[in-house]
Amino acid sequence: MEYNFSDIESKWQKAWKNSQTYKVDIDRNKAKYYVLDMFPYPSGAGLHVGHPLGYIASDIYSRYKRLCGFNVLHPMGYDAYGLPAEQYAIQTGQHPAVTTKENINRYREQLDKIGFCYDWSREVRTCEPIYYKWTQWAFIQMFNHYYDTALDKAMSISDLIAQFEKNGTEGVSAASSVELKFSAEEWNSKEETEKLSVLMNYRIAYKADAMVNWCPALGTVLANDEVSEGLSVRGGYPVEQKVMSQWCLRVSAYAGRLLEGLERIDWTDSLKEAQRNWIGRSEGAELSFKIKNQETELIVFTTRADTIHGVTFMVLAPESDYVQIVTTEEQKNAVDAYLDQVKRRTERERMTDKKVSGVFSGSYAINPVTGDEIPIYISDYVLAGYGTGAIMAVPAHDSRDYAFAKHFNLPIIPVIEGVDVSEQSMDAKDGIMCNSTFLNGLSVKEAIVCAKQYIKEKGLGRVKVNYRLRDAIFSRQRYWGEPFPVYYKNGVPTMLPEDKLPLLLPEIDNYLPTENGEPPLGHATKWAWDEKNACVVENTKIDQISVFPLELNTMPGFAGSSAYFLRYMDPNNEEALVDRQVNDYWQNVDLYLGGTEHATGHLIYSRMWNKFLYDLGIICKDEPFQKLINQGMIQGRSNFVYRVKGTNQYVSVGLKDQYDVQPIHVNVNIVSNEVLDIDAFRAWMPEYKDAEFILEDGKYICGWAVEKMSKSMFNVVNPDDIVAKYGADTLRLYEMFLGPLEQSKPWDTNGIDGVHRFLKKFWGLFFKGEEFCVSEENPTAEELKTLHKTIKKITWDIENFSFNTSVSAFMICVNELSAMKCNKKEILSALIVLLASYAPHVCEELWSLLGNKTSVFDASFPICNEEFLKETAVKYPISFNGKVRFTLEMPADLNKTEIEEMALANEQTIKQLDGKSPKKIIVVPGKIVNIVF
RNA sequence: GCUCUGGUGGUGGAAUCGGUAGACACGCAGGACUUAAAAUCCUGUGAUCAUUGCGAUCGUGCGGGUUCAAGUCCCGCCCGGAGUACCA
Repeated sequence: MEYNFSDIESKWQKAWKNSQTYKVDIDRNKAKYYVLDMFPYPSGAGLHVGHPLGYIASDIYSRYKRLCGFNVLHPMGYDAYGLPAEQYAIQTGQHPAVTTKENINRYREQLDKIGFCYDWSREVRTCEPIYYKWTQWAFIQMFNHYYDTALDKAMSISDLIAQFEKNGTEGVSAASSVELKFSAEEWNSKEETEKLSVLMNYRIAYKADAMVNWCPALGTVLANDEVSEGLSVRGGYPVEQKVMSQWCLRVSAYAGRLLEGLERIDWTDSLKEAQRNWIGRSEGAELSFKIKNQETELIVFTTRADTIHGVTFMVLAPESDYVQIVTTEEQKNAVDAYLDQVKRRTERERMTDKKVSGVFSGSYAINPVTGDEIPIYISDYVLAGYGTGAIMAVPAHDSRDYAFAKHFNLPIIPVIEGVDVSEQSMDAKDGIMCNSTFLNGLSVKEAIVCAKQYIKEKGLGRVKVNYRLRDAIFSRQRYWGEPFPVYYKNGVPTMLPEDKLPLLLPEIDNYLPTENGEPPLGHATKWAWDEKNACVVENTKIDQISVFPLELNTMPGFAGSSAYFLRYMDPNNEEALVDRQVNDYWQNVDLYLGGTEHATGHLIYSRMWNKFLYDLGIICKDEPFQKLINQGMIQGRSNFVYRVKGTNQYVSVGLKDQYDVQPIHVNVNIVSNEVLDIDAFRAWMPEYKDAEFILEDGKYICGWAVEKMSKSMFNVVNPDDIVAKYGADTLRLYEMFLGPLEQSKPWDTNGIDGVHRFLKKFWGLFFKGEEFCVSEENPTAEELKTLHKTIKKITWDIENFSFNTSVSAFMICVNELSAMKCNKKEILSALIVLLASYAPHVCEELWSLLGNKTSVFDASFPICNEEFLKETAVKYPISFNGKVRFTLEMPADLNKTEIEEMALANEQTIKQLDGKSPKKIIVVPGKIVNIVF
C-alpha cells in the first residue's frame, strides 16, 4: 500500500488534538522533565524553514523523555510585544494587537502542520493582561527591594530605611548608583521627597539620569545589547549618546552571582565565555591621587597597581564629574572647546576614528607612592561608565596611554627590565620589575600582589573588583509594550497598588511621539491615576492633588521574556506569577533550546530576573536553565541564472565564463538540484516570457550562493510547501539530517528525496503488496542484532543531541531489515517506538495498524540488550561502516616479536570462530586487535 | 586586537575514549524492468598509477612533533564564520 503521508498526518494531528494527547499535569509519581524552546516573536513574514529546526529537535527530545517515563512539560507561547508590529502600525494605522493576533494565528497554523507535541493549554502571550500583570508585579517588587552586598541577596527597601533611621549609612552594604554618606540624624531630618530621591539610589528598579543609547529613527532608547557597532540591532539605524531620565534595573548588583552561577549550569563553553566577557570581571585596586593645591582626591581604578612608578600623567573621561574641579582658569577655554568637540561626535565616529585627542586640564596630581607631580588630561579614550571614569596612565605598559603620551610628548618610563619603549609599549604582564623602589626584582605577578598590599597598608586606596556589566535601561519611548505601573505624584514616581494590576495598555490613535516630544502614550486621553478611587481616569482630571499623570514610557522587549518559563508552569494563576508548590514540582527548565543571539541579552536578563525572584522566595531554583543547546541558523541558499548582458539569453553556469554575463537571483522554488525548471522560469515573471537558454547536456544548471534567507533574494523556503510535497515527517527527519544541530548551515533540498525514500521503505516493511502483513514469528539472531545495535545508537544519539547521525542509523537499520525481508512484529514494534519521536505521524499510524489501542507515546522506549550484543559481537561484529571488526584485549608489555606471535595465535582463533580467513590483522599492545575479513 | 568556532571526496556530512578515514545521503556513471517515461531495484563512485586477476602509492588547510598507531593529542602558521572591544 502506498505511503499516503498527507492523510496520515492530518488524521493524527486531529486525533492528538481531540484526545489531548500532549496535555500534561503535575504527577508526583513521575519525575518531571521541562523542555523549553525560546518562544518566537510572531513576525508578519511567517515561519520559514529555518525556524522549526530547534523546535523539531526539542520535540524529538520531549517525546523521547516521555517514552522514557518522564512527566514532560513542553510548552510554547509568543513574545508578542515588539517593534515590527508597532512600525507597521505607524505606516498603516493598523492596531499592533490586531496584526500580532493575525501573525500568531499564522504561526500556530504553520507549527501545527509540523506535528509538535506542545501542551497548548499552557500557551502564554506577553501582550495579554493576564500575563503582563506579572511583569508589572515583578517590576514593583524590584522597586521595593535593594541589593544587600553583604548578604548577597535582594532585601526589602523597608529594611534599608530602618537601617538609615538607626545608623545612617554606617554599616550599610547596599548596591548603589552613587556612594552616599550620611548619619541617622541627617537622614531623619530629611524631607519625605528627599528621602525618596535618596532611596532611588538603592532600589533594584530605579529611575535615574543615565547616559543612554538614543536611536532617533526608532524614537526610543535601546539597551547595550540592542546596539551593535553604533547601530541599532533592529533596523540598523544610527544610535547616539544622550543623558535622559530613565527607568533602570540594577543588573550590575547581580554581576558576581551571574558569573558564579555559570559554574553550576550545563551550557556550552562558548556561550559561558560570551557571558563572562559581557560581565567582564576584573580584579584590581582603587587608588587615590591628591590633586595639587586642592582638597579633592582623584580616584582611579587599575588592574596594574604594579606599574604605579611608571605613571606619568592622569586622564579623565570628558563626562567625568572631576573635569569641572580640575580645570584651571587658564585652561578653561581649551577644555570647553574640547568638550564641545567630543559632544558633537557620535558614538559611531568615536569608535571608528581612533585618532588621539585630548586637552590638558591645567592641574597636577601627586603620585601617592613617588610624590611626583603629574599632569591631568582630559580625553575621550577614557570611558565615563567604566571604573571611576578616570585613569592613571602608564605609557610604557599600555598601548593607549603610549599613543597619548607620544602625541602630547609626555615622558615614558618603563618599570620592567629590558623593555624598549622607543617604538611601542609593552602591555604583557610578564618580566621583572625595575625603577620601582620596593617592587624591584619581583616578577610582575608578585608585584601586583605586593603593590595591592602596600596600597592597603598605607591607606592609599583599596582592593576592588570591577565589572563591565552595566545596569539595564528599562524604559522605551514606544507604544507596543507593557505599561509601567507607575504614576507621578508631584513629580515623584509612585507604584500602583498591587491589587490594581494589571494596568491596561490604553488605546491611542497615533503611534508616533507627541508634538512636545512625549512617547506615544502621551496621545492617550484616558491616562491618569485617581489615587483616591484607585482607577484610571481621563487626563483632563489631573489636579496633582488626588489625580496624577501615569508613566508614558513602556517596558522593553526583554521584560516579558524574562520570566515566561515560570508562567508556563501555572499559566492561568491569577493569585501569583506561579504557585510555590507548582514551582517546587517543575522547578526549572532542564533543557532550553534557542539561538546564540540571546547570549548577552535575554539570557542575562532572565537569569538576573530569576535570581531576584529566588531571593524573594517566590521560586525554588536560582538558575532558570540547567542545560542549554544553541541550534545553528539556517541560512538561505540562493540560486542564480546568468543573463548575457544586453540580451534575453541565459547561459548555464558551466558555460558562463565564455560570455559577458550578469547573475540574477532566481526563485529557489523553481530550481531542483540546481536544474532550472525552464517553463516555470518563463512563467515566473513577464520579462522572462521569451527567455532563451544556452544549455549544457540539455539542462540549464544554476549557480548558487549562501546568503541570508530573505524575500529579496528569492531564497525563502516555506515549511508548508515542504510539508505539502513530502509530509511533516520527512521535513522533520530532513531538518535533522541536514547536519549537526548546533552548526549553521544553508537550507538546501538536494537531499530530501533520500529521506523521503527512507520513510517509504520503512512503510514498505509492513506491507506485502497491498496487504498489511506482519509476522508473529520469533525474530532471528541477526534481526535482533540489527534492532539492538540501532537501539543502542539511537539512545546515544538522542542523549547527545546528535540527531543527524541517528537518521543515518535508521536508514541502515531499515536497509538491513528489508534485505533480510524481516516483517517480525517484535522487531517492527520496537522500531516504531524508536522512530516515533522523529516521525510521529507515520509511527502512530503503523502502531495503530499493529492493533494497539493507545498512542505510541504511551509505550516505553526499547532498551538495548547489551549482553546479547556482546555475545554476538564475535560472530556478527558490530560495525556501522559496513566493514567487520573483531576486537580483543591485549597485554600491555609486549615487544614486537611477541605481538606478531600473538597475532598469529589469534589468526587461528578467528578462523575457528568464524570459519573465514582474516585479510588483515592489526595488533597493538595494551589495546586491541583489529582483524579485517 | 581579544574570545569562541570551524577547515575531511563533486555536495551535505560520518568517524562518540588515539585504533581500517570518507558511514549515511545527494549527485554522477552504468545496468535491470518498461514500447517509452516516471517510479523502483542492482552495480560502481577520494586521487594517482597499474589494470590480465592481484594490487601499489598518496590522501582530513599548511609545517613540525609525540605514538606501534593521529582527522583526533602537542607546538608553530594560514584561511573562513560568530561574538566583543579605547573596559584601564
